[in-house]
Amino acid sequence: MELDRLDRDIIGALMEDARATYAEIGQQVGLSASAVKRRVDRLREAGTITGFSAVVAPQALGWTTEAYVELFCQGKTKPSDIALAVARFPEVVAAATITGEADALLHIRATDVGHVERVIERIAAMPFVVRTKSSIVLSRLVDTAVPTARNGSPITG
Amino acid sequence: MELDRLDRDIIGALMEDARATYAEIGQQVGLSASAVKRRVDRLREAGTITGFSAVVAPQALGWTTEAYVELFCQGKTKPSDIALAVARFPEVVAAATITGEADALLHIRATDVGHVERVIERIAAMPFVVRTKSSIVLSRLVDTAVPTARNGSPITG
DNA sequence: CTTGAAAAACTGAGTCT
DNA sequence: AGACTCAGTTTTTCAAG
Repeated sequence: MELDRLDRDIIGALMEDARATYAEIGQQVGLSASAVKRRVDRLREAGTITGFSAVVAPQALGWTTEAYVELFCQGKTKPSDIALAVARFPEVVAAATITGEADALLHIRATDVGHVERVIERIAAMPFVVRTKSSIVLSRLVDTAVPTARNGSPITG
Repeated sequence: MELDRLDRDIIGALMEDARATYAEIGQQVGLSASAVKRRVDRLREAGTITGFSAVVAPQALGWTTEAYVELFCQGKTKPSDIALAVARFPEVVAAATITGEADALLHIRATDVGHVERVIERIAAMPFVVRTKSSIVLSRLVDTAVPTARNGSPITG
């Protein structure tokens, strides 16, 4: 899908405040409320905008501890096997297969270090997992979803 | 801040659709629109809800490549030094100090592998960085912000 | 893309439990 | 204290230009 400057500005505005009115967004980008709504509808339809979400402080909900866990798997383990297995843990908030020694990297949120430990134990017990290597997060330095919010477009036309 | 079941339900509803009307949320949780608004205002005031954001597909904006980079720093490097340094790169979407061999872990989003490489080069060139260890993401398996959306409360009262 | 009007939603004040 | 009702105002959401 093609995005022009207006689309990018609208997306930027909605990333900063997803509950802004169409009129407000229109003022920021120089469009009428109706025109903004039509573009937002189109962006949602096209899948560029997946949805709108409240941004909550995980600590406020009790998720005070984070960890990253490298997963070393048996030779013929498929990414889809890993995906299915780790998706069952609500504590696994992100997972990806990666290059390098490890096969996958998991991002875990838990209530405390003991909780992290129990989750890792259960993950390590899965049949295709050979071993794990965990790092507990000491302090979070940066946390954004997508660069756009700060930087505009990656393709600096 | 104390959160009761109603607050948690409202947060859940807003995480699923941050543009839902107060009346809609009220129907889901069994409250009037006004009562919902008052609680949402309170949750925002308390900092439990930080804001509302559009969820965009990074690929649609051109950020098609991800990498994780472990940072090994000089002995007396402070977390705040790392934070300041990496915050200048829009490509660094997450960063944390961690336990283990590495001092910090960065999550990078870029337009392509070449872009990742250039960013890592610039990060590696920073004075306090001794060496880096990068993993390119092959495929993303799981990606959520906070467990709550799927699991309810971490403290199963 | 804009305008304009009808329908829906927001939001504050007052009232009740 | 917290939730409900009600009414004025704003916003959304169409159609037509």
